[in-house]
Amino acid sequence: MVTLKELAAKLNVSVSTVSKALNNSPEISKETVLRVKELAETFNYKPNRAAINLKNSKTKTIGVIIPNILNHFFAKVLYGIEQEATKLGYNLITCLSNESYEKEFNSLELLANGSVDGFIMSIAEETQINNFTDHLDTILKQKIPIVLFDRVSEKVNCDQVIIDDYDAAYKATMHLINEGRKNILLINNIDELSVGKLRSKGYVEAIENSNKGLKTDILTISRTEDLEEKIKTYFKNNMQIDGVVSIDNVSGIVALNVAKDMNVQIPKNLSIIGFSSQEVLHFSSPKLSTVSQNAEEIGKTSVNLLIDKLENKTEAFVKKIETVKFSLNLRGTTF
Amino acid sequence: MVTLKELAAKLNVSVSTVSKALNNSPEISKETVLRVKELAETFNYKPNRAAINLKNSKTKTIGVIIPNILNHFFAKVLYGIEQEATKLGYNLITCLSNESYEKEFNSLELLANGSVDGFIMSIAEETQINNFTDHLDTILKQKIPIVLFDRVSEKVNCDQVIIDDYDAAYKATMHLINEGRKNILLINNIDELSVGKLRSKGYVEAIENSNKGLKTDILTISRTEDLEEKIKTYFKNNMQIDGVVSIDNVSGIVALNVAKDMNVQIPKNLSIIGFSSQEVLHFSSPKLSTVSQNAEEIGKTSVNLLIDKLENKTEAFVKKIETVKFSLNLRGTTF
DNA sequence: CTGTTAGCGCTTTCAC
DNA sequence: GTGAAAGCGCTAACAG
Repeated sequence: MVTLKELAAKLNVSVSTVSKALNNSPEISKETVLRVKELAETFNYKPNRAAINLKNSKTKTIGVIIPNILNHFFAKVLYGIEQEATKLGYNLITCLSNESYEKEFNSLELLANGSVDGFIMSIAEETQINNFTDHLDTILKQKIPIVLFDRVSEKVNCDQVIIDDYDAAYKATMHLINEGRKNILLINNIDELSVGKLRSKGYVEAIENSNKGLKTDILTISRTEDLEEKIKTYFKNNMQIDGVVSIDNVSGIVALNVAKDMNVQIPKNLSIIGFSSQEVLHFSSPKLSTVSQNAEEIGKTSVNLLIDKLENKTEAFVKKIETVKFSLNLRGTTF
Repeated sequence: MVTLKELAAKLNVSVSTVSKALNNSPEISKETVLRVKELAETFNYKPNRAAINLKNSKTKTIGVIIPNILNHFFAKVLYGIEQEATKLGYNLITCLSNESYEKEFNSLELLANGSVDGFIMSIAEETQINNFTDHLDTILKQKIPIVLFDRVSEKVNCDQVIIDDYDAAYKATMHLINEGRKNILLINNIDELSVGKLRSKGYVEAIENSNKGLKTDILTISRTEDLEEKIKTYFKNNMQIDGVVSIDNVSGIVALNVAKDMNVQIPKNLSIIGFSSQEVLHFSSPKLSTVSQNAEEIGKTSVNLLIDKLENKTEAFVKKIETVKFSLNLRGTTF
């Protein structure tokens, strides 16, 4: 890599002249600027990033910590983050916590030494179950901003971007009730997560508020259990079920396939609403009705929130914490 | 952030003493080492990354460029890359080219200034269609190593990690032939990509080599067309089809669902083999037979290849280019 | 055993 | 208009 020093030597000028010329300083004569730029071009000069970072004590880099990249929702949020960050001239250092507290902890530690200017993250399952937040506070104390999305924690005093999970599940359930469904099952595959609890609550309160004498019916499935098997068995033992609200990414599609294999007519005899993203929809037929999670928007909003904190640092301590809540739409083709 | 200087001041020793103590230099007395480390601990000292990068002219960071993170195959490769990189003490800067040559070009330019030590990437669709490789050569000329995976180019002189696509499609097709299928359709959704061409070739040659008078039958679908619609129409007009080889990530599952909706018995009257990853399998019932793409292994191997180049730099120019080819297994539950 | 010095590549004040 | 010098935080050769 060519350095300023080398360019300066070749041009018989000082390093500072070269630097100023490249930065269009008015101090330097038009002529010199031209000569310098020309040479820089031919030698394909690029300012050394590490030097600039050191000088500016900032990196224009965002640390992103994702619990599970194989989950389509997170992949899509990352997609949104990347779009917006690139647009605004930021790079991403991506870490995958793989739902482990230890990995999440290590990633934060590792990057909080001048590798990144701030973090965007969703909390690992293990972290959320144990309600650990000290590691986040440690980072915030170092004046490194964090934006939390989806899986958040009220204990942590930072910006948060979430969807209105309670509302989404409430509306989805109401939709089924208004269709005339009498036995609506909730399939809950993510009971330990904050979002899971909120969605459950939405379902329960919709059932209760409906005043039609409906009863809640919840099938909780843990990560280690066989989703398909569990659903199949439950359906067999509860043939009266005529509506399903699935609050995670995949169980809705599984339920749909299981029901079809049992020759249940969809949507005539069974109506299913899931939280899957649009992209997996061509894996089901008829198409599953879904609640859109606005994943891409969540990513973009997170970036904007973070960069705002970063670049208006003077206000950073004055500015209040924001919580952006997306409301959701029911989308679907078959209902 | 605390610096060495600050620690030194508090301890009334020189900066270099602190530095050496922290790095366990034998030059420093046990006593001093202890004092220094203790203070470093209480002030939560972390060496400034930018300074170290500048000093060492390396970053312990790998640039990863992925064409499309929403494609499950790439997500899984990234997963593998991240696992291995973390294990070996490297960070990832992730860029998404979004199948665009321009974005790919920019990402390379941007990071090739001391932001990363090397690249792991899969070529964007646009880049591959136009067979652009100059931008890669530019990077390699700067002695920054690149490892290409999956979508590779023979024109570029660097390490490559691929699966044996030809072989996989050949074997999958042969499998159907040996089952006694007479009218085997190839669904090709990725005709422009190197992997698509190789897989097509495998299919064609398997049909020809079978010596059973079979004919090739290829349904090419472009990105812009409606996959489901196209497949449905084709099936309707070609009811004799009794076997399908789907060479991309999703069309196998779509074909399976379409066939089921047409009341075709699977696998009795129609046998389908896809290249989907295991994870999407619970979206189909009966389970699609798939060719395993070893995505995670591809990621891990890429990291190892790159770090090998990076850390044995003396040999880098001697060491020959490696092409790692994974062979594939047919997996599935219904055959 | 500890300290001084130089330098990684760059920007920026201050002199000339 | 241009250059010298200092400094970002760190390491390492050399001196004491």
